[in-house]
This record gives sequence, C-alpha cells and structure tokens, in this order.
Amino acid sequence: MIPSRSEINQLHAQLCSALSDPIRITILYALAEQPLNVSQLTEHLQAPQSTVSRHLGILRASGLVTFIRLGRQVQYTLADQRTIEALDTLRGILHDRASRHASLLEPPQ
Amino acid sequence: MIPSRSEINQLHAQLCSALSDPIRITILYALAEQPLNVSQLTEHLQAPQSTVSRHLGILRASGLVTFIRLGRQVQYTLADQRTIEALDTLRGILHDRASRHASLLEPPQ
DNA sequence: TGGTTATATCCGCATAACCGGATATTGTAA
DNA sequence: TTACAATATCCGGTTATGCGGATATAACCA
Repeated sequence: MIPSRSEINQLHAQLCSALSDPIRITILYALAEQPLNVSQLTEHLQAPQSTVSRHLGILRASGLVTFIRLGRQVQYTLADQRTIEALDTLRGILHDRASRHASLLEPPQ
Repeated sequence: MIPSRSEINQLHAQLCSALSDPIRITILYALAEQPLNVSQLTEHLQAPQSTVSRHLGILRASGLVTFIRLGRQVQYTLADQRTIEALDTLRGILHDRASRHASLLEPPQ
C-alpha cells in the first residue's frame, strides 16, 4: 500500500509536532550527547518526573527515541541523528533572525 | 539581551509547531517551487479559503513566509530555503522507517 | 515476603489549536 | 459611487495538548 501524498504530510506533521515542545527539544539535545535514563533527564530538566515521563512517552510514540530497561532504570537513546540535524537547521534560521534584529540596534559601521 | 537556553528552546519549539500541520507543510512545499497567491494555494489545496488564510497567517506570524500585495492579490513567498531542508531531513527519517517496514513484508533474498 | 526505588499512567483541569461558514476589509474597475 | 473580486478576520464549537499530584506497575534487595 503506497501512502498518498496527504498521508505522508500527515505523518510529516506528526513528526514535527513531536518536536514542538521546549522540554522535548531539550531532551533530544541531551540524548544526542549520550543515552540517559529518566532520573538523569528529570535532574537535567528540573521538571516533575511525571512531566518528563509524559514527554518521553510522546517521543517514544513518534519513534524519535528508543529505550531499554537496565535493571530498574529505563535508558533512552536518540533513535536517529538526523533529528538533531533538522533541529540544527531550524535553529540556524532562528540564529540568523536574531542576529539580523541585533544588527539593527547596533550603530552603523 | 542574550536569550537564555530555555528561551531559545521556546522559540525553537514555536518554529516546529508552525511546521506541525499537514496543510502548512503542503503550503511550504508549494511555495518552495514558486511564489503563489491565496487563490492559487486555495485551488492547490482544495480547502476552504478561510482555512488557507488562517494557515498562512500562522506561517506569516512564525516568519516562515513573506508576502507582498500585488493589486488585489497577496503573493506569498518562502522566507528561507532551510525550512525545506529541515523538512526534507525529517522526511528522510519517515522514508527510511517506511522502507524498513516494507522490507519486513518482502520475502528474504 | 515486605520495603524501596525507578518509571509509567491516571485524573481533573486549563489552555491552545483547528475548523469552516459568515462577515469585514481592501483594492480595482465600470 | 457602486459593484465585484481577493483576502483576512470573526465566531462558536470541537478536539488536542499540557500540567503535575496521586497512584499504579515493575524491578531489585533484605
């Protein structure tokens, strides 16, 4: 069954919406450095454990992270480095936007 | 004023959430080909005009598109080609996921 | 088994996002 | 001006998303 263009856009949008939360973005960048378990992420994010777990559930459901149980911890791993690539590309847009605004405040050379 | 990391992530998430709708994704890919006015987009999307206009408003607010009035039309343009770059990167993830699933259904070589 | 730790899920509530018909606004041309 | 075309905004209703305390589940240890 070949997915229609609109079905692809639907999935594409779902993937983007998994990225559209500051906590989830923070989690993804943290996991890009190294796999981490829920306690470590909770510590790093300074957010309630249930909140972190909920966001991890969303990232899991979207396939952006994988996890394995290690004893009583659950360790999460970034599933695909391209996620960071895409986030970095978008961050580049923000960066340029910011520096353009900043330059308006500077005196002309 | 240097934005904090969490402020950046907030903006980053806002940018992603502008991408997290199938209609807006379709609009962005269409504008990547050429600038289009609202009527042309409405025709292309086969959606109510008010819906298209609302989505364009969101893309405008997020800075992903720009527009100029040409007579009584308003022509929209993709603001930054990197938007498509990021979308394509994410689409690559989807693509690989799909072909991985598909290969499970194929008989082994 | 009983207790403790790590994580996930539940729940009620608050906020945000989407939809599309109806209406307002803006521009053009007769 | 009046009429029409193109676009934006309003409105009310529905659905999705986020929050975090409380609770359930799973694994480990004594």
